Amino acid sequence: MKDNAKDKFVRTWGEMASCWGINKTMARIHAQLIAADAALSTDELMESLAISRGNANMNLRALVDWGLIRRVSVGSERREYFQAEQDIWAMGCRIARERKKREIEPVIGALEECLKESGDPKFNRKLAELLELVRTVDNVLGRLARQERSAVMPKVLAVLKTMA
Amino acid sequence: MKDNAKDKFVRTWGEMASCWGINKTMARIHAQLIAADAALSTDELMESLAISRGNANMNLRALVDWGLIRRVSVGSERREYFQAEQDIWAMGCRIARERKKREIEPVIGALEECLKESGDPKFNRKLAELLELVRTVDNVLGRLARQERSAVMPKVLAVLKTMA
DNA sequence: TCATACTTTCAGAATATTATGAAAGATAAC
DNA sequence: GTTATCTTTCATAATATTCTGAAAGTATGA
Repeated sequence: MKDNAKDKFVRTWGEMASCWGINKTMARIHAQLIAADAALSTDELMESLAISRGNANMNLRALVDWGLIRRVSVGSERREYFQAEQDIWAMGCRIARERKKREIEPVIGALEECLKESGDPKFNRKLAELLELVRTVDNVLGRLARQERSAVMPKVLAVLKTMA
Repeated sequence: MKDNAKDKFVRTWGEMASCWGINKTMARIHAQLIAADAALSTDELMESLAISRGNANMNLRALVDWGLIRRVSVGSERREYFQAEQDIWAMGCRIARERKKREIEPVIGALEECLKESGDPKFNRKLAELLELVRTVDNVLGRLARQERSAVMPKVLAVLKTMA
């Protein structure tokens, strides 16, 4: 019997990919690496996920870029291996940080420009409210991203209490 | 001079679409309706965004489905008009609620199944941590989605204080 | 009932995204 | 240097997503 639970996990993570803002194969590689006990090589990933070398390379690079996995050397081998960030909360922080940087910050800049250029007071009010909303999200993500590993959970729990 | 600020806003919102989990045209229609003072008809949107009737219809339906806009009648006219939710924070809550329902909840279910089926203790620990993370996000979104309009901001601000 | 005014559908077209794999580029050991 | 091993690139292919527009559907009222 193959390890169905891990396979199902890889599939699930792949389907949830769009939610994290990454593509499906990238998420499947990530999942495979999270589930693995040891670091895996490109060839191992190519085989287990049935993807081409180019595809594997591209997505591994993107994952490294996001800070979700890292390259590791194994012994004296020439080959590169990859390992997922093992601390799940740190992973969450990474995702928060990247999405803030890639998606939220540019929008704030653009909305600020709109606000500067618009002369219509009604529209300005709407823009200002939108900006407030987006800035708040930005702020929350920014603070999350800066947290130390163990500090996150208690704070989030405290927050939840205040929200009945 | 055309209203450049509004046009820029429509473009910006369209580009940020993937971040909200909706498609570009859907976001542009949404932006147009946010920026508009009055409700707009399908034909007005088709013209100003240069899109086909089918496309407009499809995306308007999706926006209604998300609860981001609603159909309104204007006077005794036969034609339907559309209007964006005017309260920006309510809009944010809607988005939170829909994404929770569409994306987070199914993942929680799937991860729970993985956990049930897996016999590997190491993997189980990782799954449990992931579940905790995803459930926390779910929890936060759920509470946000249930808030009354004016109640959201103070609470979020209070939260931010606790996070230094 | 028919004509009118509008909405919805959906097969096919257009576009955008992702994947392939062979070739070129590295790097290390000899 | 040369060979062997591994990585990266990129033109092309495959796939997935989104859009179009004409035809079919629906409601209204004369």
